[in-house]
Amino acid sequence: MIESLLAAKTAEAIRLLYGQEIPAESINIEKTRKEIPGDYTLVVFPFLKISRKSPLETATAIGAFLKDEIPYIAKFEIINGFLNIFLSDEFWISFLQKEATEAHFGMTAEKGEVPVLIEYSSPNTNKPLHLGHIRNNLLGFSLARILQANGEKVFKLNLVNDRGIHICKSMLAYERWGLNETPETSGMKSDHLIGKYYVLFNKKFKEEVKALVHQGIKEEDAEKQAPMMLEAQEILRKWEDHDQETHALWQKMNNWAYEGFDQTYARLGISFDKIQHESDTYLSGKSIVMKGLEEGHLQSKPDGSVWADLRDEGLDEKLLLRSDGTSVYMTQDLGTAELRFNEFHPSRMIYVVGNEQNYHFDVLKRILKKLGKPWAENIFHLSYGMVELPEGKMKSREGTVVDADDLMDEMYQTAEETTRELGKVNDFTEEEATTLFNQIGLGALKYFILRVDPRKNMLFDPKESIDFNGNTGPFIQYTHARIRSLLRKAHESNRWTEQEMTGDVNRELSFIAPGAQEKQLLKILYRFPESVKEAGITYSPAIIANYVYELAKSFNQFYQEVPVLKEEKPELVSLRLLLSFATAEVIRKCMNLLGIDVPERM
RNA sequence: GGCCUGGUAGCUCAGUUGGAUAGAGCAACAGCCUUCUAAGCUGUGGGUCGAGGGUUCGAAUCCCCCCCAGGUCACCA
Repeated sequence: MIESLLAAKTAEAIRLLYGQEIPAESINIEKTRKEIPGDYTLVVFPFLKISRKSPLETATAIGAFLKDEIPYIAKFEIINGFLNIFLSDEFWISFLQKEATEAHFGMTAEKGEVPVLIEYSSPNTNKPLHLGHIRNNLLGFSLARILQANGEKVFKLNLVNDRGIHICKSMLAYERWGLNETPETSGMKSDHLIGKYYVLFNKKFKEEVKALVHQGIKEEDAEKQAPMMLEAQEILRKWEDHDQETHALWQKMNNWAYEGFDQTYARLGISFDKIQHESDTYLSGKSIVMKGLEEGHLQSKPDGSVWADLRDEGLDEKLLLRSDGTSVYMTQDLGTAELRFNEFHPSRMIYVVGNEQNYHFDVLKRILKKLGKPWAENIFHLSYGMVELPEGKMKSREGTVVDADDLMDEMYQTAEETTRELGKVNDFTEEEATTLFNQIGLGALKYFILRVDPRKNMLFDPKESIDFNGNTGPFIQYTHARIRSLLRKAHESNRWTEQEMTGDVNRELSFIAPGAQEKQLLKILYRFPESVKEAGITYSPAIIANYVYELAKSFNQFYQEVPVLKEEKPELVSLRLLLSFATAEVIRKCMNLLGIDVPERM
């Protein structure tokens, strides 16, 4: 990286010129602002106290030193206290030829055997996936790819919440009103069938509560006393007692849910390395809690309940075992965390979970530390914001959710309409067209969600969100398709070889000064590896999304203003083809990190 | 009420290890297709970066205080 070289040499300059040691890491080399000529900028104000000279004198001295020491520097200019450094054309040409067109440019090969665990998705089996899950799934999947690109060995986990009172509610409604309906007889997607009964439960339950309230019972109490709630709790007890009939129904309905989820995952294009079920892990936390109690890290109360006391850390007490000895959510997570640690010995465990659970994960870490687990430090909660609709929050009970499958259908339809209107698929086969509509529809959806900083809440307006112009997925896909088309044309006219078409590019360039447009693109391409790194450090696919938009936009400007195949000088044609190729490759890689396909034509 | 996030153009979002005149897209308006894909490009208008104070050569960015919005503080998950 040229920045670190510049920083190191600047430190050296200050040592030799002014006799003061400054760590190179503390020196900030910035990219020169777009409107100002130059490639990199050193702000000299911080050094004035050391140099005891004017900004101009200080910048001149440092600039001269750098230019002598670093052959890549062509010249420098000083504006106020800003030392603007110009890299030579040779530097940029060499970068394009040697690095940017390399197959592994920006990608780090897997470095070790110690995995990073990423848990994401983690659906409940009582209802189909909705928009909130989509954000979760896309973030988790993209993050996995980003960490892989940073050389990490990644293990993707999905912990399915397949037990508990909420599942019993669907089961109860199905038993009572289901008439043995199946996905086949109903013609419904299997997870939607389950969702139907969950909604039905809530509807009937509400009626019961209303009736009780009418009799003069307080709403809070009515909710606890309602016969349906009591019955659902009874089903849960039977389930925990391994009642055969209950388990059979539970199994049957859960399988429907899985079947539906698998279809949705496949369509979304995401996957997991391992699926864990809460029904298998939910008991595992109990033993650590008991051990913690014996060792005096946890406390029991007279009624037999067990608590972690976090009051000295500014938090409250946290229940870990109920008075009847059963475990709560936190207990399960303690157990699951230890199971995972023992199985994988990961360097980090990342949980992709919504920000409404910030407190939960804060407490989880603190309790694990209290229990003497040193690896608690390696737990990271990737806390993402909620997706809001124009009307406000989504509520699954009130049917105000945006269903994942419906949304993908809509995206597909809009993609198809728009694409047909533009006449883009006139010479496509039906199969090719279908693939393209999927790519565009999903590309728009995924990009729309991933370009926003994960931790922020975001607004999803169904009408405005399905846009294919401007800062959108299809815009970037289109840029890629444009370049590929250019390369195909170049191939037809024998200016891009068969071998190069396969991505194996190793072309010697004669030194030609890149123009302003070319240089602008080269500078953005040069930043690709650092963007990947930064996205990995901050766990933020949004960094990649915003980077690739900037790249695509810059390419379109270049494409508009500079001829490639119509250029007369063969050396320039060669340079521009190489630049276009490198851009397409980086676009493809970025989109791949986001889990988005790029078409060859559109 | 305590704790945690966030507040940037009409709308959706970038930019926050302190740097030069705060950027994109959408929406509005005006241009550019006999020339490599117009899902594109160019231009115009639009901002007290929630308010106020402080730190310094320099603050959207750091500190303090206040306002607003969301989340959370269950023997729910």
